[in-house]
Amino acid sequence: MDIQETSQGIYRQIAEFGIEQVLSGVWAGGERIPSVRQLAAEVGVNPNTVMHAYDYLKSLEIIETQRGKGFFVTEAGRNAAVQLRRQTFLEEELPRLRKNLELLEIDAKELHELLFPPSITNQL
Amino acid sequence: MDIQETSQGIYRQIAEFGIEQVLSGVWAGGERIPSVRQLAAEVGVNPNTVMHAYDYLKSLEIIETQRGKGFFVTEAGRNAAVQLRRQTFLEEELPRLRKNLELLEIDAKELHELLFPPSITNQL
Amino acid sequence: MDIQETSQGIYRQIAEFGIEQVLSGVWAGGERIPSVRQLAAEVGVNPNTVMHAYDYLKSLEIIETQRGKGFFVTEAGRNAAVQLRRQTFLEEELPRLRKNLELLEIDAKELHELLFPPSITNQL
Amino acid sequence: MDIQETSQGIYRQIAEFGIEQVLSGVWAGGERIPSVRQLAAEVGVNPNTVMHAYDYLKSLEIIETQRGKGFFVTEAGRNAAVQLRRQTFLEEELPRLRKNLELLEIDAKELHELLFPPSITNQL
DNA sequence: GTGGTCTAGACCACC
DNA sequence: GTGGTCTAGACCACA
Repeated sequence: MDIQETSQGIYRQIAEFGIEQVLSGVWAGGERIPSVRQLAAEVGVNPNTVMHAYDYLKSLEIIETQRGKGFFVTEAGRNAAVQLRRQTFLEEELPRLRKNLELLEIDAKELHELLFPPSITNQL
Repeated sequence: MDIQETSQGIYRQIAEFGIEQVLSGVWAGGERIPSVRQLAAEVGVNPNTVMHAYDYLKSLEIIETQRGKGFFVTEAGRNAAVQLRRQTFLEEELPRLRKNLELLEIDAKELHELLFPPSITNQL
Repeated sequence: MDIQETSQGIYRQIAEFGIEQVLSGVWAGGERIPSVRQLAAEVGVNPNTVMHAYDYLKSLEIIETQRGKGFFVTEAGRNAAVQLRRQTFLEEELPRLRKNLELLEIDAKELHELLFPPSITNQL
Repeated sequence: MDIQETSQGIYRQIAEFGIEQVLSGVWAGGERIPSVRQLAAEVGVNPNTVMHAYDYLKSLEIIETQRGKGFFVTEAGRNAAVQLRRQTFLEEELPRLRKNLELLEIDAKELHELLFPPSITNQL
């Protein structure tokens, strides 16, 4: 077995948060996102840390910068975010899911019922 | 957003490993499992850390100790392991999976194809 | 006319230096490059600044990292560096050159002679 | 490697702009050039900065002042500008160009094609 | 020893 | 106000 430090790092968590904001459309293409200082204050971390996260998202071309004005989601930002997230989904989440299904002896049918329960609320 | 320390204590990772050994049947009910020192040597950690993990598994009644003889999987061990893993599966993995499916716009059909690809190997 | 701050930033200068080392083959593919602290001491800047530069080169996939061991030039590093440098050459140096040739009334023949002078040393 | 402050003083950029105006003939010998205040307003800088630039051009004998009338390009102004620009071209641009050609492995023939592309527009 | 992250605080340019 | 860079120093994990 592999023992590894799984700590994610604050700036990485902030970046993931940003990616999800873009994926969910809360931060839409072309729109301005919270300023470095603002988000830093909200989250309670050093502005440099948020800057690191934004820098990372900028290198992924999900956001871009306009000097003196702020950070903005790129037009192709959502697309880039989907590509990125989909890849980690295929490489990490899917194998882990397969393993759990096998260990817990959950088949396709049961998984489907767990994911999309025919709940009472849906019948209203 | 929440910033959280995601570092998984090493002992916890070892415990998860043990649970998976039980689930997969490698460590069967009533059987003796590797000694603390043995597993510590294999994994490359301090014996105290493995002891901590075994303590944890013992508190979950998945393994038990027999003075002077070692640690053994309890008769009801696999059952307990399944309950535990199933719970964390429902509470953690499933919600995360739902969220990703929604964000990545993957529907039930596509998920099924990703999980059970109609590959050549399956046709053997 | 445009007035702009042309200051290049230390980390960017260090990154450019690194790119030239890779282009010239001083830092060859697969080889280890100076450690962050080492280069920082040589250049006389804060290690964080060198880290920033290396981080930038890493995002360009010119170098890669091996935890606890150091930074290494990627196998495709030189190629990536050439692509990058060639682009800025075409977009920045070439237009400036054209402008100067026009203003100074230097034609293709004269430029060729300036670039590749039939010097005495070459005749030895 | 050397770390250097590459920031080009604004007055220097304005002076370069003036030199190019003279070289291109927009500001011809003997003619009056824009007043300090006028150019300052156009460019959006402090009049003192433009004054600094004009002072610099005067010391190069490219322009001269006529009390109460304004600044004028000297008769030998274009010549002086050519000398100056040619010198910096030989001392700065040419070496940098040689270095890039070598690093990017661009030979004389390829450079010629990049500088004078046989485009459709040239055939008109 | 190596990379890597985070904080605190300073200073700059752009708007 | 905004982004952006740099320093100083601390602490961690990996080898």
